[in-house]
Amino acid sequence: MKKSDIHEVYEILEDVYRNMDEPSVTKISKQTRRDPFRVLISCLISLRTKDEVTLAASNRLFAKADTPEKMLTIPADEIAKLIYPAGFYKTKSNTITNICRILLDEYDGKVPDEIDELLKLKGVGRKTANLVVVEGYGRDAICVDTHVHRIFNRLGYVATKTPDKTEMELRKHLPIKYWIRINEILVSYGREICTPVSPHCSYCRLSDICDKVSVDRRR
DNA sequence: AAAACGGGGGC
DNA sequence: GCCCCAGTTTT
Repeated sequence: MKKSDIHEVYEILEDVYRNMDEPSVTKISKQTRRDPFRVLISCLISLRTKDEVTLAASNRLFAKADTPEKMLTIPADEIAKLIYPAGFYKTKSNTITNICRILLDEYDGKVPDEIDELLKLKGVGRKTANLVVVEGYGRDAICVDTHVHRIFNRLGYVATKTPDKTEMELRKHLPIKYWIRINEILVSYGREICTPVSPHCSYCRLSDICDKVSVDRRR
């Protein structure tokens, strides 16, 4: 896939997304969108965890506390119990507590809206920082999670294994007006069509320009 | 028993 | 940039 094809690829994805009954991303993030704190915390929980499990764990936690102040009233080990099935509950609950402490002490209880500030928080990397900005604040950012990266990797748009490289390329070649939607579109596409294992290439509209079309295409 | 799940951090 | 790491659920 040539870099210049990015616009065409976007249009196809946009069209597919428009015709989905209920894009999975809306199910996942319905209450979370535009709430920077929820975006941040559920992202921390999502580490090495399936989306459905992350959603359930996040909701259990948010029912008890949906602000940094409230979160700090819950002992870390109780947070750990609430998010238990997500795995790494010990590490994650400590990370959550630590970050809430910093938010309260240094950021007036608010989640920063700048990538650079978010990255200063231990446990927050590029994916989380970008997601907070784009989902939490509705601002221009490109969030490259495994779904987004996997799709562009298969297309041949990027060769490296690192999502950071994908983000750089998208920032360079994808017009800014598309940045906000590219993540939600590709997350849905990645969950439903370009799945991690046995992707549904037979009805993927990108298969003609994809480097890694699997046998599913001929079924 | 082995694979799948997704991201941060250290080098 | 590449490699390592963590625990639970599903197959």
